[in-house]
Amino acid sequence: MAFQVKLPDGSSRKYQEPIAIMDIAQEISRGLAKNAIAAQWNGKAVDLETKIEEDGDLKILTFDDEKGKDIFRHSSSHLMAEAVQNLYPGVKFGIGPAIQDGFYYDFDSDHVFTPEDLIAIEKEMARLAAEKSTYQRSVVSRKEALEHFEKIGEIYKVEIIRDLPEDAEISLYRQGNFTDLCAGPHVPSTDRIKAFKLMSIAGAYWRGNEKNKMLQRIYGVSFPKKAQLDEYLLMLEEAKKRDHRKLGQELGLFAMMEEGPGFPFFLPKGMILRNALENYWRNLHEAWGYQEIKTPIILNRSLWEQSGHWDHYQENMYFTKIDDMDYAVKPMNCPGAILVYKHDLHSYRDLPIRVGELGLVHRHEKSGVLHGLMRVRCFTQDDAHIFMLPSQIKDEIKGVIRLIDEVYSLFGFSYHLELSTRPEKAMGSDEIWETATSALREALEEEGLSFKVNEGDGAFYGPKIDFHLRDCLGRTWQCGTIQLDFQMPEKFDIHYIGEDGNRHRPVMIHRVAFGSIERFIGILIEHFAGAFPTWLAPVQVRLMGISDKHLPYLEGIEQEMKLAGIRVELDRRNEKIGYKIREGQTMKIPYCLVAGDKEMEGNTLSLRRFGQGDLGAKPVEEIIAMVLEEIELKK
RNA sequence: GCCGCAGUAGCUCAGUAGGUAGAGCGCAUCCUUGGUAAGGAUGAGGUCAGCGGUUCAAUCCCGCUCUGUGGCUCCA
Repeated sequence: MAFQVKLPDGSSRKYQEPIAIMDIAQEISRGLAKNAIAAQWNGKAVDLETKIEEDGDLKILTFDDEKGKDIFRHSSSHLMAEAVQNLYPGVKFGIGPAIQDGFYYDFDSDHVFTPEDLIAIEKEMARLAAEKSTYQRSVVSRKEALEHFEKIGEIYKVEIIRDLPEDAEISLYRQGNFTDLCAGPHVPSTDRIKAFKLMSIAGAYWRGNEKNKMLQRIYGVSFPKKAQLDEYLLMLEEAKKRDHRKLGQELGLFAMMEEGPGFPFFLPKGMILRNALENYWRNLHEAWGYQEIKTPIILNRSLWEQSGHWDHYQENMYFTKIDDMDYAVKPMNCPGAILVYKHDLHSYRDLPIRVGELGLVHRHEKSGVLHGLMRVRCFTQDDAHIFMLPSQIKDEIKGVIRLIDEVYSLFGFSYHLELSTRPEKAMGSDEIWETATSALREALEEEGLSFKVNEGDGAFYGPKIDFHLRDCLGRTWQCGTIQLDFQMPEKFDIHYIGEDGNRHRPVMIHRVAFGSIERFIGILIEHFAGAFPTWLAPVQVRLMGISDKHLPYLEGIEQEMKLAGIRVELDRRNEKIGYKIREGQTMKIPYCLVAGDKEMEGNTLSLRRFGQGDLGAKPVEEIIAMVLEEIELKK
């Protein structure tokens, strides 16, 4: 009967009688028992009240563990559901999982929830938490479960049960008067959930399908301690200050106008930033063996029919007529690039051919998805198409992965990778897909990169690797992408002359590094919170005098800096130095340089570097050299 | 596209139990020439998103449209 429980620290405990996990936690330390949320028993998440009666590995989960956080949040969603059930009888329940940072629950209710309701629900949650109800698990048969939920009209739960696999164990969890279909586990009792806040209400389709009914989703966050909630809310507030839409307005970078929803306007300062990025892009791609082209925005119908876009992408395209003929505004650059390839005859000796284009594309995105610069209806892809021999695939993919990594590393971005495989509706044979997918997979593995696989999420013409970056609120946006394409070369019947003198089909890669200049700028703004590195800063240096009499001195320096290629502004306003400094700081200008009598005398400038404060007087030439060094870095 | 919320001066926002509006910043003019995050005075600025309806009267109430916003779905 004796059995042994191994703990993560390598120690183990021996027991003669079955024992509840909670009691083991209690034995280890009272603190641990107090913080325990649930446990992992032989790798499986279980409740603390689970009794152990055989050898195995045990880990007590707390809020410090990712899994522990999930369980805590999931229990919170049950608590919220109970509160909603009490306050709004007749509400039907969808699902209520834990998510990144919090939880939600979907409700089907005739009552439309308002922000005031959220406060009432929070109050009810607090009351229920104080009741210290335990979360009790029970295992029932499929029949019992169906009968129970059918009886109380929980149609969504019934649907879920019907879709569970035949052999699935069906468990219910009950706390207070609320019983939910749930695999668990949960925290031991409701009073564990000490701090929570309901954040927002949103519509969400049942089971994520837009053909289904839209339910009302309430989002919340929860923590074991009030201080953690406060810290989270503060962090959120800070994050919102980095929002690129807010900073874009404050720093005068770009604007959205009612006259063109989803079509961003770049203001002079934003254009400087954009051009700096594009210059960097051009130099980088030249170094990596790319040639640059520019193809038209409007091309005729037959091209789009040939590419398949006319049939497969029409709802996202804009159209126009010229001389009574149909034309489309390009949603992608590839057909243009292929026409460029076809324009000349190519030898196998010329491959790979890498053709880049900063291509402006227009796509009709649904109105509800537009989001600042992150999701727009016209954007510039830093596109490139690589035409190559089948034998060059893996090396080319590796090259692109390295190039994109070089770009993201320059800005200090961390990213995650996703490999998307064959979708249901795909063109081409399974064999081609297999070859293409494994080429991508092997390239990733040989580069030593970890990635997530998205089964069935590839483009209709080929599998892809996506690079995802985070915004200030942790939402991820796809930026870079590498897509293999065996279809377009077929459709456009492109070829190269092989060693044997015959025509052969090249393989094609579509790839972007920034993704879109617009989205990338959005990410950049949030990443740097508007305080760009000097080489990107719209204004690199602002000169300011203590009084008007120092203006002539500064004009000379302004001229000198301009000639040196520095983006410099002279603040000529009749204001005190504190006022000018303040504005220089709020505009996050890297170098604010002040001149007064002292500086004029010594041919110096007093330097204030953004983020470092007043650094004192330095010779003008020294400062110019400093600035130039930062600029040259990426020119 | 769908569900919720919002739209007042260039910007950030207040406001009216329905009687055509106010602050701060910014801008202009004047005073001030001041050493590192806001010196002072005066002034200009609004079809209260648009269109309809109710009303003696609508920025306010109702409807529709547009735009933004948080999500869902969809995608760089």
